[in-house]
Amino acid sequence: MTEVVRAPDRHRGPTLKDVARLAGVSVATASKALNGRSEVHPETRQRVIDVAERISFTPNTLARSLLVGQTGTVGLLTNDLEGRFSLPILMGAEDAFGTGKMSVLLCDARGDAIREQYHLRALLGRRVDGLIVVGSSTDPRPSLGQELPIPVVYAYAPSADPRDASLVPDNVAGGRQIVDHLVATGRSRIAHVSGDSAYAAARERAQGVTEALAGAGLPLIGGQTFYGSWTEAWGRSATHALLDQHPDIDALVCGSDQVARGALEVLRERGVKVPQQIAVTGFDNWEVLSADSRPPLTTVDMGLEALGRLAAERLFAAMDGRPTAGEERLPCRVVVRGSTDAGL
Amino acid sequence: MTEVVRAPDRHRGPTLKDVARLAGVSVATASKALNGRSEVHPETRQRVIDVAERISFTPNTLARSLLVGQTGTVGLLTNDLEGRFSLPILMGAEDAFGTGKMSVLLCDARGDAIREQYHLRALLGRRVDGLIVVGSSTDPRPSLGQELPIPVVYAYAPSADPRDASLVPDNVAGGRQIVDHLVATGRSRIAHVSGDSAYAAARERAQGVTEALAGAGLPLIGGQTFYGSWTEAWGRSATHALLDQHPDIDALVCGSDQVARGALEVLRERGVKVPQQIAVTGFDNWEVLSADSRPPLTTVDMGLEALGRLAAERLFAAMDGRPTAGEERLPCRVVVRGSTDAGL
DNA sequence: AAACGCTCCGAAAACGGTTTCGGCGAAGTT
DNA sequence: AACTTCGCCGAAACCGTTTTCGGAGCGTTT
Repeated sequence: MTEVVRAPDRHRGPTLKDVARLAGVSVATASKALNGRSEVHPETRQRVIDVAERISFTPNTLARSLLVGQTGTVGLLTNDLEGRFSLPILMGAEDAFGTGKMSVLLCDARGDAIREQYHLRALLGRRVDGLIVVGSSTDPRPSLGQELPIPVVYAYAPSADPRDASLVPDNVAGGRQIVDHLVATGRSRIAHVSGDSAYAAARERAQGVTEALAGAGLPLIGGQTFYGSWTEAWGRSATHALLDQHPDIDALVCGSDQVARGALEVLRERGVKVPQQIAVTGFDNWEVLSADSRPPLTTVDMGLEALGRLAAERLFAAMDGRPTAGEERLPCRVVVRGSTDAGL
Repeated sequence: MTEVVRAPDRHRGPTLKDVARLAGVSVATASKALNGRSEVHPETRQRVIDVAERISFTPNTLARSLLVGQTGTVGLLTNDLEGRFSLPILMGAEDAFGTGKMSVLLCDARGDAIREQYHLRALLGRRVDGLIVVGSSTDPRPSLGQELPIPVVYAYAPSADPRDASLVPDNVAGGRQIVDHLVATGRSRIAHVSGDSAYAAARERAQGVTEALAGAGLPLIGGQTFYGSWTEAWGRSATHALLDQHPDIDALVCGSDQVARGALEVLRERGVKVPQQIAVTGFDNWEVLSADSRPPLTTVDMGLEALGRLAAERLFAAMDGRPTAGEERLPCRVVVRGSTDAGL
């Protein structure tokens, strides 16, 4: 009559029952001994611990989760694993979680809503305690809905629904900060070459640039932001055109480090000294591009790891019954290098 | 007498019991209905399905896992989440898994053995069905040991223990391939500037370069591989030195795309035409560096996503009772761009 | 009318832990 | 000597699901 159900092949490791049997106690006592509860004689406890160690007993987290209703796992739903934005966020989150005893279940939806829905169900089925959704651009994305049984935090790409909690870098402030830096170091004839205007990030940064210039009473040389694509090639051609029409600029704000690299190359080619004649700035602080160029690029760091950590903290708070809502904008940081400061 | 144990606060979602009650059947029947088993009347089945849909029932995977002894989860233990090598591998693995119903539990040990051990225990406790360990360089790393209850596959960084299954890119062949390409396109005076010689990758690639040159009966100009660091700065200074001493080279094989970018910049500065006078090659096919340079870089792609996919497949095979062992070297692929072919 | 086969359903065991609560000695109290 | 107190331990419920196996109901055959 016993053993009606039996997984046929699978080798299972030692269980608490085995520990209990070998230590000559009940499973209840074994459990209490291993979990440091008080109602166990020290000697008995040691015996249990020794046995557990000896047979290398590893408690089955699943069983515990099933009972207590929490898994100690969070889902990380990303939309571009290859992108350079998800990664630091993921690291920051892993960091914040790792110190405790949370694990991260990673899913990549690749921008496909169907796949996203599929992964969502999988995560829900695995009873994750919370969810971080990270997008590939700062453009708002559809909400996962308000009906989910677990808290959700959106990182980098905010949710379109203001009832959700979203964390995004403050691109507008970033644009302002970089212009403030240039103005503070004596530049006054500033132009702005950015990337693809379809990206909210490009428009937001341009807005910041415009605001800061207006605040300083300075003109935007060229009269507009020159949008193009997030490539070195665009940076090169835009810089050529700009220099032809406005040879008197003394600073060039670029929408990304890639664009700035293109600009740097053309300026060098045309014999323009950076930063003496023209200062150049990037955006993103993508180190492989910005740290080792000639001269190294002054750029804006969006602090994505901090954003990831904060996302984890917001999630913790929500799981703890203290949810937040709305879009939270995190400050950027200007990283000053040689392209704006001859001393570096 | 009922409800002795009760999780106090946690809101639990609808369970199979709820579905069964609302559909007027037993849990056994409800389970069978939802899982498409045959011994259920079509009408009953539909009723159950409708109820499940209506109350948005999500089966608790944990309970199932506990019973059948498999979780449908694999652990991904990485050592540099920020590095550019882990990511494609992770994507490839996620890809291979995602099609089925596997989930990925991600841990970043950051090169710290303690943290690695800690994460390993967490993964074991969560009863992952298998483990992929991905390192940050192709240097061998210590084995996790043979005593683990689940199969392990090492990716990118091989295990030092030959009994383990390891998957690495074939750097030696990559070095050979790039030289073969140069020789085939008419180059004969070839020099090699690489990165940090402490990396196995640098030494292996150099070995391939040397072998291929010897095979073609050609000398390595300069008489040696010039090791330095994986930076543009090193690429620049090495190229200057090389041109001063050997102005007659017609090809420069670089150990990475970063080094190649530095070389490209110096060649342009010194008025040397690439590829007409000197061909330049990189390694890694890091697109942000190689695809948009002037000219675009011919480079070697290590096929890391394929490596990740294969790691997943090897893991599946092992979980299925067909383990592999030893170090498997995966082929690289030369990506031809303008820096070696004037037509591009 | 009895025997049989078939379809559909439900009781119950099982997975591996945690927690509650009652029991049992031994020591202390009166 | 009887009663209380206290420390330590174990039986059993419980989490949510799957699977087995017996049984009920019903139609068909001899």
